[in-house]
Amino acid sequence: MEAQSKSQSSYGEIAKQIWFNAVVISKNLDNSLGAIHGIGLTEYMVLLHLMKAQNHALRRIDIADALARTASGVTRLLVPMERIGLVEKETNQRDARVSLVKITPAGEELFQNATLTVNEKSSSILKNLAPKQAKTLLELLDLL
Amino acid sequence: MEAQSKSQSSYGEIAKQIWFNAVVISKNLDNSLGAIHGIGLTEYMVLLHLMKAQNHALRRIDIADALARTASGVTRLLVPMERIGLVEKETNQRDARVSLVKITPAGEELFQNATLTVNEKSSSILKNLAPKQAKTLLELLDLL
DNA sequence: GAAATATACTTCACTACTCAAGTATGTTTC
DNA sequence: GAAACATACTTGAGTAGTGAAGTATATTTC
Repeated sequence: MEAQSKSQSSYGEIAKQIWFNAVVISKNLDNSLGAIHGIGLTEYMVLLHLMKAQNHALRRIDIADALARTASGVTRLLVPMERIGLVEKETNQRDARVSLVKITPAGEELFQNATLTVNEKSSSILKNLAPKQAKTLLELLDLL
Repeated sequence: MEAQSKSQSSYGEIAKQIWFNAVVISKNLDNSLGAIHGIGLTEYMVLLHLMKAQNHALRRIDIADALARTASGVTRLLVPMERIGLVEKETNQRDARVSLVKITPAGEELFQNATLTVNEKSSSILKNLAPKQAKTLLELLDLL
């Protein structure tokens, strides 16, 4: 790849870099979470968003949005999470179409432990960044 | 999520941000590439690495490394690419285990067109970044 | 208030991977 | 140069997701 019209191709490079780094970081986190806590990164993100939510409950479609997944993907994802007792169903009186997802105490506990693993693993992946650089990176990612 | 011990949790936040941005960016690029050129982002990355390679050919295992995929994933990935004539097999005289993958002229042409789409889409995704910020982001991602 | 439309969710058939095991070579060691 | 090990790849069985179609409920429109 020779140098091209700068602005255009450098944006392409960033997209590729984000994509590749994300694949590596995701796999790394996913493996650690799986080995230590028995959940994947996607499941962790579900728990994270449930913890952030009011009443620790969300509609399935909100989870889909939060994770950039489809509704059907969320349906499938939640089946095993419910089976092992990390989340439970709650009905919404006002709207019978909605099937709320609520985190259980067991889910909360697992989330707290898993967060330690995520933070540890993350800092080991990002160890080449000085704190100030890390802050800059986060700010730039937020702009996207 | 309340504020926690800063350094640790901010690294965790970065990992989550990279993960989420990557999901969104990947899907965006993947959809555009699929709609316009009939290939996915993973296939595009294969072509990109083949173009970068000497002689425009690579071993399957090198492709796996370059994309953070497994050898078996690459085997399956290349079947349709070969079928539609983007790449072709080449044997290695010195080592009969190796099945080299070489990009075809049709593959090169598709790659050139697809690169325009990738760059366009990328800059629309990254339009909130000033060129200087984009450069900084790329440098920081390279550090990972 | 019936008909048309929209929303929340699930199910089905498919794609894109993964890991574990197998095959075929190649390299090392004695 | 045979035995033990390593490497490049493929295959089979399974997981995680997708889009399209279907079901049930809500909302709008007339």
